[in-house]
Amino acid sequence: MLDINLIRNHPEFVAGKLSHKGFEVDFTAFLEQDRQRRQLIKQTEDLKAEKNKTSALIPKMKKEGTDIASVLADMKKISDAVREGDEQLALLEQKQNSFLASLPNLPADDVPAGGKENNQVIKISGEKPSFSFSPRHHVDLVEATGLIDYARGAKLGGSGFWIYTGDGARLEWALLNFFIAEHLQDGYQMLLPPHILNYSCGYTAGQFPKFEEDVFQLKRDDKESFTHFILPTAETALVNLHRDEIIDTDRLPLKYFAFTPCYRKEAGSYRAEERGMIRGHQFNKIELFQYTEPDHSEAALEELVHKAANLVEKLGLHYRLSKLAAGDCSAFMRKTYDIEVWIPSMNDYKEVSSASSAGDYQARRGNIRYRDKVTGKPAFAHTLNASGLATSRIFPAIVEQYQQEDGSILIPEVLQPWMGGQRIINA
RNA sequence: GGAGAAGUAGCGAAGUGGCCGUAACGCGCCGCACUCGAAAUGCGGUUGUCCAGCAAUGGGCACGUGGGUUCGAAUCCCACCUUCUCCGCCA
Repeated sequence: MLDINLIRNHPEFVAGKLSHKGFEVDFTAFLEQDRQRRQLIKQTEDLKAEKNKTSALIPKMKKEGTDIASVLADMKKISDAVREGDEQLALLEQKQNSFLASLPNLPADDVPAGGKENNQVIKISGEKPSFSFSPRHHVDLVEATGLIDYARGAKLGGSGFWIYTGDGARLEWALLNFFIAEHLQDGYQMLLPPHILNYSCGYTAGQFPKFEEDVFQLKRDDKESFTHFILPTAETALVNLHRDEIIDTDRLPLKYFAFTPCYRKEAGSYRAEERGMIRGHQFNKIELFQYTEPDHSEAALEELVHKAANLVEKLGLHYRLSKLAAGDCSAFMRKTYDIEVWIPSMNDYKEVSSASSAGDYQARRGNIRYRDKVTGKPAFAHTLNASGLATSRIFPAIVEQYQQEDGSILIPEVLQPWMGGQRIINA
């Protein structure tokens, strides 16, 4: 949610920033309606003030034995007028809110305008592995070594699901353990949230109402619309932790991380070159999250990016770090860095972590505040998130980048302690 | 799944149709006084949001949420949410 005052005072500025995301909007009609709405508020509130004044007099008049029949009749009229005004206002407000809720976040000043093609590569870490043999696709490798059972995964859940088996399950678990240990060491608090969330959670995160179709919806009994959904990322849970709260400023920044599977419908987005586990309906992810004061969010984003990149680096994987152009950021983010790991078989980099600052956009939607130390007044906090990390692309990257000529796979050193010292997955 | 109880400020809690929502009382917190200092005590302060206004200020709204009854609702009625207790079932 954007600050309505910013739109009132600088509509061209806001429209300009939004156009950097490829979102064209004209605020003229909106602002006119806003003026009308406020005028109506004034009118209705004046009526209410009159009503309150008279209402206070009635018991006194009663006591004095004054005939109040005419007063009561007047009150009835005022009440009706108030009700009519309130009804109109509710309608206007609903219209206004759904318009405001549909606006994306403004990109930060240092975010380049335009789409994907304007993403800026900031850093490339390591080098593309070169093989003295012809490297195999991770799907071939994991099936040959029995790490993943795609066929039975599809039997159980359908296409887009797989089963980690044997060393594959252990490798997956080792990754998660490695991430968790790192985040604990950095002072982040670990959470295991519910995987089923109510509608408000999706709204606060910015996913609803626009992306309702992307999640698995749960209908309750005979209800027509869905009230709950299965979370598409732990971010959706984490951003709602402090919804409708005023956070004790001394506790900021709040640093959390959570492990959850992520459940996504991703309807129609499956592509042939993404066979395997690049894009599934369920994947595991550790999500990092911070609540900060506005002054500290820039530094917090850098910290999150650094943490995520550090994990990939410690795994010894070749990756690149990019700052996304405005149009490639999520609608509700003001700035996003992507960490993409090299997948040899795809001859491409695939996202393993997206580190973003939402600024106060999510905080406005979820009414997440802290008390400003200078003014003593509540103010909107900033929220930031980063994957740390999603395993579904790290896993294939490890398998492909660490594959040996005989089809065996070396286990990255940092994971070995989490696999009982095992160093290699044999062909 | 069944039965019952409850939701009021940071916390506890009073209020059962108008004299009660900057909401009694208690705790906490902040300031001041007393003190060498502290404790104790005393005095004062301590919700959020919206509208108008440069401001001072004035006004509206909020007693879990949403409706309803009424001139008037924390209070009466309906639905929903959450929590607790008991019973049943259960990993």
